[in-house]
Amino acid sequence: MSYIYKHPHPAVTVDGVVFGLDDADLKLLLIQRKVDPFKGKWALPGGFVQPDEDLEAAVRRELADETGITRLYLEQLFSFGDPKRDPRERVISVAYYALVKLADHRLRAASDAVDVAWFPVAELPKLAFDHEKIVEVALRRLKAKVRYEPIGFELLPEKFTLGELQRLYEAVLEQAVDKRNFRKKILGTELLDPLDEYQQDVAHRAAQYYRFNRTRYEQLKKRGFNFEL
Amino acid sequence: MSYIYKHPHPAVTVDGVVFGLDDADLKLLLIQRKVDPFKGKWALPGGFVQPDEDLEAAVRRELADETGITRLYLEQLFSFGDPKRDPRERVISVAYYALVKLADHRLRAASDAVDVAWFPVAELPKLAFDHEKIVEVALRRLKAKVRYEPIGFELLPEKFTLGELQRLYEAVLEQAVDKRNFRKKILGTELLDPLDEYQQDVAHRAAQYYRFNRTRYEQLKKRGFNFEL
DNA sequence: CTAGGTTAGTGTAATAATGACACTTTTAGG
DNA sequence: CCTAAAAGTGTCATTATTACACTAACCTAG
Repeated sequence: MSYIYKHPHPAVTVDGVVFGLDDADLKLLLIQRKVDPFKGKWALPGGFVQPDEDLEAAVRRELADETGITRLYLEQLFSFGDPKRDPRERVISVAYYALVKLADHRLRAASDAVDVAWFPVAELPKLAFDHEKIVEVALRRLKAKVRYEPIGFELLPEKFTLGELQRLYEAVLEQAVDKRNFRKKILGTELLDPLDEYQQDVAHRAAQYYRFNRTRYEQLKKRGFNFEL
Repeated sequence: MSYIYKHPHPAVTVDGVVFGLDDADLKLLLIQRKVDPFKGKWALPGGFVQPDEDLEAAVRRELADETGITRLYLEQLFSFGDPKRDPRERVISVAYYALVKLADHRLRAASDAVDVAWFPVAELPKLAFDHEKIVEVALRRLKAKVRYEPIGFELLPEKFTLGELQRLYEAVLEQAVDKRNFRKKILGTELLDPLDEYQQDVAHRAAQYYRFNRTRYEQLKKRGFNFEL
């Protein structure tokens, strides 16, 4: 079976830059290619867009197939169209970035003989295609976005301590944050509900757990409120 | 001549959302379609990406061909991939938005029998395809961006008065701005060089002209300076 | 030639946001 | 019971933001 067009059509793929937070380490999900080109190299999960499939649906399908990850925050990043970015044929890739609660997906075994692994973003291997560039753009976007939208919570479990939240911001922004000022500000937004729950069996004072109140955020946003950190 | 692929390939187009500033009116450049589908309807300038053409090059070519506009600030906006967005076949469009100095392109005649016109963004006609959605996304992006990057200057001529600059911000943001606070802030950035030139033949006190110092902006940005308005 | 219309240009004071900074509390483990 | 490790907490100085009203300059119309 083949497909015939009057004009040349590029192939279109989607690629996913999936971030997860492992304690104080920001990690990136990669797969190891088992076919040429770039056989054996690490790459972003992704693949061809199907004829009647929305772009976002395509990323979700590819991520589920290749990595088993299903519940995630997803946002379109950028489209990469350098005519030479794929050695086979003209391929335009629409890249998405995603945030997942890594705890939910920890040690998820690779689906079908494809190697999947989390890498700390500071220690990435060489990547296939122009995927290093894509990751760079994604990191820049994440750093910017995390400051004016409360998307960081997508990386944390439902319940988290303020310390965990602070370490998240420090990991993403790659800079230390003053503890008192951080707490003052984040609690000042009124977006965090304190729970009647505390850490257990920790070798130091037990921290209180909090939960992000998404409903309240949507309400406040409608009234012109602006998250900023 | 025809093109044959083993797998189905969508068509890929680029579309340009071109903004210009006409006194205190933000305007959008549209073309009138002369073929089906949507024959006679107004639409964004754009067209198919050529096999060996970079995405940005494709928008520049289409804009030059269809509207005669050549010098502009261009930035990728978003890729639209709804499988049903084009009634003919699957078409994925990579949209860009652009800012032009409208004074340089005023009354530019349509190139080859295609009708081209500037519309105030508040009074747009019905548009072809999903172009209304694309415009909406572009407007949102422009509003956001103009506050943290000095891109507004791309809409003004080289020399401008502070009044013109303020009206630009008021037009884009759709809200009034306090004159004294605006001046304090914009002059405080040190990004504007005052010229020894004043308006002529105006029926009121003549305003001083200023120029945006792009070089200084690049320098300051390297040192971590953040434009914000 | 003057009165009216129109935009340019200017400063201050009250309020809010930011950033720097250090000690006590709690818990587990040795 | 001592130590290590992270949690939790407040103040003050500095800086940024907002609100606000008059005079200056120039053209036009009468």
